[in-house]
Amino acid sequence: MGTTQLETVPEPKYWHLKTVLTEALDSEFSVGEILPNERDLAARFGVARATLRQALEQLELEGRLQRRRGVGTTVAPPRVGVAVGTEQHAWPGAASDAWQPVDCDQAAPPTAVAKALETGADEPVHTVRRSRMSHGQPVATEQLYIPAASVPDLTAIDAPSGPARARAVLRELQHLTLEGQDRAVELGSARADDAKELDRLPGSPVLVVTTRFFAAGRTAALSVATYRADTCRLTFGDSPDVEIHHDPEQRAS
Amino acid sequence: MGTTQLETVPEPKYWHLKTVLTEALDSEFSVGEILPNERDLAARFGVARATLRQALEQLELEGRLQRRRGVGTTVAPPRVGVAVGTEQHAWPGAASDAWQPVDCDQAAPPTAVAKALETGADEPVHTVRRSRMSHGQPVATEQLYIPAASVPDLTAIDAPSGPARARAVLRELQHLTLEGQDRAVELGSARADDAKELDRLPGSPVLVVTTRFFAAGRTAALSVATYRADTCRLTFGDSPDVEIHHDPEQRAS
DNA sequence: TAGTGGTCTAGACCACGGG
DNA sequence: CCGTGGTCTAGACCACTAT
Repeated sequence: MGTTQLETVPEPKYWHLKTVLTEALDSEFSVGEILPNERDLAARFGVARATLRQALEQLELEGRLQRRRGVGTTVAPPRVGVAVGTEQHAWPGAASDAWQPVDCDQAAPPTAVAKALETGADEPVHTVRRSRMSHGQPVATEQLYIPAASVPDLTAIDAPSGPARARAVLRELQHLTLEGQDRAVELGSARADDAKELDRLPGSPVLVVTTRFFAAGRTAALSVATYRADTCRLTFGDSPDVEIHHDPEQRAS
Repeated sequence: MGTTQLETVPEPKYWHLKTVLTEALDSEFSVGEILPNERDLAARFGVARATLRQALEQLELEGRLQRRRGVGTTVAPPRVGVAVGTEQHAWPGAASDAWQPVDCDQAAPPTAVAKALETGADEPVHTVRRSRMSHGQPVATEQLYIPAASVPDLTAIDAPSGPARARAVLRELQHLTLEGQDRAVELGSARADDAKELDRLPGSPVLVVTTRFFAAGRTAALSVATYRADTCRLTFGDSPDVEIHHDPEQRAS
């Protein structure tokens, strides 16, 4: 009764491979250890390299492996918890919010961003780029869109672009009263520039966190942050130290 | 200067294909429309089917396409915003929290769950399975782990399993005073059972939301929710109606 | 039964990283 | 330079869905 599925269906090879490899990773390998190369592994399991790669891709997606061209495949450490929701109700750039200003310029935003900011499609906004590190590794990049109206007192005290400019814009932002904020998380694939900064290939899976900041009845700033999906676990509470998950098919009945 | 990259690197075919297809989707197709089959598309673009598939996979990951075996590839509607963080500080099962109880039994949880609940590894806990719908489609499944200590007054009023039992357990939970909660989001791949319920293939990318509920100084319940990554955008604020994102490489400089 | 996407193979060549 | 993972090909067969 219930879901008594005898599964006459033959399990795909890559799926079974993934299970086997997962168990091997749990028992016979330690973090940082490098695996045999793909050609050897494929031969050892008696499958084509493409099939072996399908299994490795999934394991990398799940954060169990790390593959680097020209180097090899290594066992990844557990995902690092990255706090996203702690500094509730604080402007980006407040105190030290784990982000590091990288650059800033003034340009017309993508149409979707312009819509969210309720600015004209061609009206230039301040675009701050920031990056976030964890354990010495880059884990996220961010584009912060700030309409000129949100930083009215910004003067030409600094260069029109560069990190100094970024800091100046963020400093001005603090003068506004933050009335609320709004977050969304979705899966995306890394653009070429983000990928380069995250030390990944273009198209790598990323978690995209979109945050809207409200002030004076408007959307005063919009942040689009791109986190490496393979290495990050986004935490929204107070304790970024949990580690649930990672159990292959642990459910029978 | 800065990042003046002339890119002597030849762009991978599948990446270029993805760009072309994205533009085609934006301009020439409407939601729900079915694309030519993979063999025809591959021929039309002069690439092998495997290469074409690599592009389609990415587009599906980004929620632009929906592929179904035996049917075809269709243009997906924009991702649906799914509220995850609104009902702050409420027990699962309170009022109507968008989740529908499916089943419940009492079994020893996976070790990682047992650790988070601070129960013995072999101590059975109530395991409630719930599912969540949106626009008539299943978007998430959940496993709720509730230690027996959290529902001390639970009697044998109902069957030891089944939806009725699930509701009884959730009802008992409300009697506790919720002291706080804790959330994390990470990328995962669908287990076979979850995949079946979400109408996806095993291994499909999913967003795993882990929530800990605190009461009486302990972790009184633990929820592991699995959302379809292709169709869902998880929202944590009050307005699930934003739509940022979706712009191919809209950054030159 | 016909047509779709999903899996798999056995090759080939390329881009990158490190000696 | 060599060895690694990344890309690509041209096939084959299978599982599923609709008719």
